[in-house]
Amino acid sequence: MELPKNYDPAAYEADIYALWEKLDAFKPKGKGEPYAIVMPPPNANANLHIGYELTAALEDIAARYNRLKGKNTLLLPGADHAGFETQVVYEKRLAKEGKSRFDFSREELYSQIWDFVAENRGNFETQMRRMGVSCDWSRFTFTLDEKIINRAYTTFKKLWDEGLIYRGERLVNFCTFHGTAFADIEVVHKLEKGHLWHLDYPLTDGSGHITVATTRPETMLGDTAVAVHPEDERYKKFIGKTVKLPLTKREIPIIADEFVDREFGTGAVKITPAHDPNDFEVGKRHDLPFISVIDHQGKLAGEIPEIYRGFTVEAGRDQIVKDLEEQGIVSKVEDHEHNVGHCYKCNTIIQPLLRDQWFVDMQPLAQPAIKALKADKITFYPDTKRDQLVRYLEGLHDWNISRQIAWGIPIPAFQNIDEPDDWIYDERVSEEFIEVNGKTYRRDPDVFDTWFSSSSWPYATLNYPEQDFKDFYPLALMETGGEILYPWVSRMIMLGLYVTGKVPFEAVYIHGYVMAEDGSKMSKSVGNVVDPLPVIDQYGSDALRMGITAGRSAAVNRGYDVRRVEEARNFCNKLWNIARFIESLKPATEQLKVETAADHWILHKLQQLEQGLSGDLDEYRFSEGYEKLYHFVWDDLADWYLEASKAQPNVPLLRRVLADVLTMTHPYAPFVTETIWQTLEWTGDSLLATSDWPKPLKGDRKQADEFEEIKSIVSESRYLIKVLGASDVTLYYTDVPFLGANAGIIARLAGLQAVKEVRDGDGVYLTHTRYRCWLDIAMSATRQYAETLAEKHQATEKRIASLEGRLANKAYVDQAPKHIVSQTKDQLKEAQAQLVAITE
RNA sequence: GGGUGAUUAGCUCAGUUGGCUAGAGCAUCUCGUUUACACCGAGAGGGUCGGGGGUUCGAGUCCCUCAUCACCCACCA
Repeated sequence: MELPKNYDPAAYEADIYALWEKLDAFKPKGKGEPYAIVMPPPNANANLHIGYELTAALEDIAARYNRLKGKNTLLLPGADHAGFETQVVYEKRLAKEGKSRFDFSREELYSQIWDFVAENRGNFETQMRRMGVSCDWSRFTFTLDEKIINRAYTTFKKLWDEGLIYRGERLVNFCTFHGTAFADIEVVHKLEKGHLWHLDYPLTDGSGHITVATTRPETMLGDTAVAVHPEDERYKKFIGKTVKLPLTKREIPIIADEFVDREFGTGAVKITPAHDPNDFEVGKRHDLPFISVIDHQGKLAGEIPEIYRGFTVEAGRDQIVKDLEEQGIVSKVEDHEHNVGHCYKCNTIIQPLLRDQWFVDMQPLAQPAIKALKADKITFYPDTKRDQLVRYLEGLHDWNISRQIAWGIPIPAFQNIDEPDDWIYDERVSEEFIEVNGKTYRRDPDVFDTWFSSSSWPYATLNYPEQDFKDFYPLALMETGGEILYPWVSRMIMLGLYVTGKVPFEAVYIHGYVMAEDGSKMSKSVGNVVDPLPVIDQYGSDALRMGITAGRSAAVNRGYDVRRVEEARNFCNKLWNIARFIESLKPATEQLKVETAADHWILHKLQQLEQGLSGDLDEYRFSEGYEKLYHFVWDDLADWYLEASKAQPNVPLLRRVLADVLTMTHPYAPFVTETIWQTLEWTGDSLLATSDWPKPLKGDRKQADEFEEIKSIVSESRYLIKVLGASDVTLYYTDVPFLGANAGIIARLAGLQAVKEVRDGDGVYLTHTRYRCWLDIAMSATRQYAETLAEKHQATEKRIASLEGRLANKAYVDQAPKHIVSQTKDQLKEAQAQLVAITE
C-alpha cells in the first residue's frame, strides 16, 4: 500500500461516509446502556451555518465517544419548519414577484411554502453528511411530520381538558408589519431617545387641572383613567374626581393605584388599558373600559374623533401633540430615553394590542420544572444556566401560543358561529366549517407558535409512548445554543414533565456562539458570515470540527479562527504520517512484547490519556479532551516515541498504540481516523466507527520514569550542543545502568556520536538530571555558557532558599497536606542536586 | 433598573475542589533536510494572571471594592 505524503480529505470523506451508512454504523446497536441525543432541528429551508457545524460537532463527538464505549447510542436528526422565519423568507420572495401573502388563501400559502421548503430540504442533509454527523437517518423527523402534529394536538387537548388553555382578550405583542402576535421572548427591547410630554388634563369641575406625563401622547385617545399613588399628598385631594379628556371630551376618573411611581414624571399617569401592559393590569383591577384606538395595521382607529382616523401611530402622535399644544394642554416637553419593543425580524415597533388569543396558563407547568431543576434532576453545562432558568421560570407569564401566519400547525379549535364564547376542540383542521350537534363551528385561522410543537421534540421524535421512547427517554443530552434556553429548553422541560412525568434529558450543554473573526456577531447584512462548506472543501471536515471545538468552553462566545482550523488540519496530517511511518515498518515478530523504557513510557502516557480523555468527555469538556489528544499524538507519540523507534522499533507495540490512539481520536476526527483504519493492512474488515474503546496496556512506572530522565538528558544535550555550536559530541556518564541499555536511543535522539560509561572524566555537566553525565566539550570553549550557568546558579539558590523557608515554616508543615509537604522536600532535594551539578 | 460572565504571553484562549518554577496554539528569533510528515524537526525569548484591599502556611483560583468590556432579562408611564 502506497499512501501519499499528505492527507487529502476531499479524496476520502464522501466514500467513508457512504461506507458508514452502507454498514448501518449509526443505528443503535440494541444493547448496552442507552445514550441518546435528539439534535435540535435546524431550519429546513436554510443552509447550515457555522453555528450548526459547532452543534453537529459537539453532539457527534459525544455520540461517537459513547458508541465506542459500548452504549446503545442514538443520534436523531431532524429539521424545523421554523414557522414564522420561513414565512418571512417566502414573503420576501413573493415581494420580488410583486405579490404578497394577502393575494392567497391560507391553504394556498401553506402549500406554496411546503413546496418552497421541499426544494431546499435535500441541501442540509447533504451538508450534515459532509460534517460527518453519525446520526440515524432512518429516524429523521421533520417538525411538520404527522407524529409531531399529532403530539402537539394531544398535548393541546390535555391542556384544554385540564383547564390550562384559555382564550382571552389580552394584550399581545403585535407586529403591524408582519400582522402577527409574538411571545414576550420574541420582542427585542432597544433603548431609544424620545420625549416625555407633560399634559394638563382639565378637571371636570373646573377647579384646575392634573398634569400627566407620557411618552406616547397619541394613546390619550384611549385613556380611561388617570392614576396617582394613594399615599401621594400632592394628589390625594384629586382621587375620585374626574377629568375631561382633551380632544375626545370623554370624562374619565382619577383613581389611586400603588403601581404608580411617585418619583417618575409628574406622579400622575394616564391609563390606556388597551395599549399598555401596565395600564391593562390597572384597568382590570379598577374595572375600567378598554378602548382600542390603534388597529392591527398600526393606524389610529376605533372610537376616536374622525380627523385622526387612518393616521399612523407616528403621524398621529405629531398631529395630536400639535393640537394639544394649540389648546395649551402641553405644559412641558422633556427629552427622555426609554426602552421600546421591536419585532426581532423587521424591527417594526411592537404595538401592544388587544386580541383574542390562545394562552397557556404557565405557572402550573413551571412549578414542577422549578422543583426538578432545584432537585438537580438535570445537569447543566455550565452550571450557572440552571439558576438562570429557575429565575426565568419563576417570573414566567402566560404564554400566547396563537400566531396569525399560514406556515405552521393549525390550531385544532372551532368557534360556534352563533355563540362566540362557545369553542370546541376538534382535529378536522382541513375543514373551515364543521357541524357538531346541529351547530356550525368555524375553524380558528391561527396556527401554533413553533415552540409549542417543538416543546414536545424529545419524546415526540421517540414515538411516545412507544418503543424508542421506552428505550431512550430521558435523553442523555440536550446540546444547544444559549439563545433558546428560554424559549425551547425551558418549554421542553415543562412539557416533558407534564406529558411524561419525567424530565426530558439528563444533561443540558449550552454552547457559545461562533463569532466573526474580530469577535463581533456574524450577520448576513455585515457580510462576515463564514460558510462551513468551503472550509470543509479546503481543510477537511475533521479539521473544521476540531478547529471550531478547540479552545471553546461551554456558553463562551468565541471568534472563528481559521488558524485553529489549519492547526487541526495539520493534526490530521500528523496522524496520517504517523500511520504511514508505522505501516512502513515490517514486524520481525507478531508477538506483542514491552521491552524498552520508551515502550513502558508510551504505554504509561497512553493510559493517562485514556483516563484523562474519558473523564473529559464524560463531563463534556470537549476542548480539554482535544488538547490532551493533540499533545499525546504530537509530543509523546510522534516526537519522542516514534523517534526512539527509529533506533529500536517495536512494531507490534507501535501498531497497538496506533490502533488505540486512532480509536480515541475518532470522535474528534472521524474521517481521517476511519480512512487510516481502512487502509491499514492489519485492522481487518472492521469499521473503526463501531469498534470498542481501547483498554490500554499498563506500562511499568519505574521504567517510564527512566524514560522521563532520558528525555531531560536528551533535551539538555540538544540545547548544549546547539548553544555551544559543538559537533561530534560524546555523552559520558558514571554508574547509571539504564543509560547503557538506552545508549542507542539517546545517541539518536540527541544527535550524539556516542553514549559511553566511564569511571571519571571532565567536560560540560548536565544540570537537569540528578545523574552524573557530561558532554565531552572543553570548558574553555564555553565562555558565554558560563554566564548562563552563573544566572542559573543564582536562580537555583534562590529557589532553594524559598523552599527551605517554606519547610522551616511550622504552620506550613503542620497544616498543608502531607503529599504537598513531601513534594516540597523532593523539590528541595532536586534543586540541591542541580546546584551541585551547576557548580561542577 | 436587575442579573450573569469576562479581564492571564504580541494574538486567541486553557488553567477542574486554593498546593510543583502559571500552560497551549498561532506569531517572533536561531538552527536544521537524518527511516513518516516543511501541513516538518530541534532550540530560544516572552506574563508582577485588570487596579487596590482582605482571608490563608500558601491566592490566577476564595471574599470585598474599583475600573473596563460583553451578554441576558425587565411593563417606570
